[in-house]
Amino acid sequence: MSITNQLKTIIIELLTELGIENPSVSFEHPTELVHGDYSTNVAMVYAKELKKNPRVLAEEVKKYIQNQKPDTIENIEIAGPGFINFFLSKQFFVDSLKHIIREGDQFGSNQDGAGKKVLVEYSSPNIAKPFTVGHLRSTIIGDAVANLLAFSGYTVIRDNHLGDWGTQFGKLIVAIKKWGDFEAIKKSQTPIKELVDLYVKFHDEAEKDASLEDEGRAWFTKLEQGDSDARALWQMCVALSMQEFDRIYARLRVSAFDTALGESFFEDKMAAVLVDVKATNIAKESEGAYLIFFDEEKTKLPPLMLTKKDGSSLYALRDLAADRYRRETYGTDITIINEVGAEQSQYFRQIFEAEELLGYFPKSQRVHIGHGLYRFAEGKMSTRKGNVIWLDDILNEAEKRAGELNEATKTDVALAAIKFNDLKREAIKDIVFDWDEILNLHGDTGPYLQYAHARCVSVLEKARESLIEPVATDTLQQAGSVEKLVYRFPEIVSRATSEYAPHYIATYLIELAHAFSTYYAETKIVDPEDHLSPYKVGLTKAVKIVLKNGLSLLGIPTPEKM
RNA sequence: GUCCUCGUAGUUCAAUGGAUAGAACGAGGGACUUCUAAUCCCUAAAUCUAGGUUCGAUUCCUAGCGAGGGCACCA
Repeated sequence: MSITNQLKTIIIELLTELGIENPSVSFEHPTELVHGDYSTNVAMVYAKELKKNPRVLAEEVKKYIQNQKPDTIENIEIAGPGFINFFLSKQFFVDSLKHIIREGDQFGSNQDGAGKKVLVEYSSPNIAKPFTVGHLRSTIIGDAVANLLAFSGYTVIRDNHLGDWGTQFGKLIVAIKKWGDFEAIKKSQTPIKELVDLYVKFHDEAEKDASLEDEGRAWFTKLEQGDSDARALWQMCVALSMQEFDRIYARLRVSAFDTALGESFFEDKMAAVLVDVKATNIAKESEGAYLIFFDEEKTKLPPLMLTKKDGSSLYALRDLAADRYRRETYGTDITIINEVGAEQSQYFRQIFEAEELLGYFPKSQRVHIGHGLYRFAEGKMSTRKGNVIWLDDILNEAEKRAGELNEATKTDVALAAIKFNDLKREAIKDIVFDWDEILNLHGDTGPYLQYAHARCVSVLEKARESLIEPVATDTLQQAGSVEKLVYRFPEIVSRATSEYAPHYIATYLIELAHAFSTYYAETKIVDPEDHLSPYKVGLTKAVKIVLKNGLSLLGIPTPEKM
């Protein structure tokens, strides 16, 4: 039985004795370590009902617990308005270090997701468009979320939902035909940039000549109807883009996708959705287009358009087809997570509502992780306007800055800087693009964590040379902040996973690394006579394991030397 | 207009309804004959406004203000 459950049982026993029916008792880690390892607010919660001063009640609870002598509790303090603070025993911390070392790279993992399937759709770049900082967010966050789920025992399907279909291709085809050179693009060193230039030109020209938009839509309709000219151009774009994506994913060192089906894959699967929709009677025609109408009172959702007045498909119809396909392929019990920009949150509520109405998935099996956008201080980035930042440029710049410090690990450091800058904050928030912020190597950053990890490795190397087994012993005088933080890693993992929020891992790792750096600066792990303290080596080993496991979950490499 | 999200030190971010709101960057001061200074220590510095719920509100509710986003043929 866990310590908190043990304490809970004891406290409930007392409160029941005092006349409280079904008391609820909860524990938390106090914000500050000096307030103890666990704390409960029961005395404040029930003081009024029992007509007692909360501090007096707290004292009663304290005495009651002390009479039972729970062995992992070393001390109990009453503090503030009536908090009961628990301090864990030295033995607990020593045992937890041993446990961490024993578990190694499995420490923090759990089986909460055993037997459960989850599909995570993320990255999802668009064919013939730049892979920019925008896609970077989905890729990094999605990868981290998938890592977390896998670490918690879920069967995870990593799904890259490529944007290879839609009116944008009609527009691109128009641009290639009007201003482009098919053969020249194919031979170009940077074919994607050429295509993007054409796409930008299209929108410039369309401002002057609105008929271009209609022309673009018409070409998409032809593409969808199988026009051979349109198909050939489209296939060229897909092939060129796929090469580009493979190169970028390798550079980002994200886990491989299990499946990468383009939207076009669902082309022949949309009719079935329309049949389902018609059977449920939730959609109707309006001005030639076909839309699902939701209960406005209840859902506050606007209608969702499935097909245009010319009969061609829209994003929503293709998404429904994709989820229908996933249901058939992976089973009705799968949970589907879409890591897509927050600007689509209303759209996803529409999709979830529709899928529930259609009987595809209950809302409980559909999750949208929305992320804010990278934006400039002056405004939004836009592919159409051409004011974007290419991912390659960021990686190049990051490697340049990291290389000034250490040539050997510069790609590792560059990735850490970029990924951590993204993962340390709540996904939903926008990020104002700032070179100095993103590529910072000091402070609360990925490189700082890597450095802390490398220092641990260095100490352990020394320990190995001296033939001292890095095992914790019971020479601990008093538990410090490092001990009080390392054992909590599994709780953090659990929370980050259930809330799909990798930033909990990020902020925790910073806290731990900072505690360790302070410890490192203040303590001689090797004493002046060059004797290694087995306990300190064991502690270092535990910290190293947690940093490594945590950074791996975030998709950040952990070089051993820096 | 309507719906959604976000408002925390100068800046960028934290804070399962708890205690003295925690970091980092920047500013000022200090620590390198180092188990790796990509580090550590000290100082100054913040919850948009007004109500409400609560023993207790940055957190929940209502209204307002501010920023961003969605709302019929983009994805």
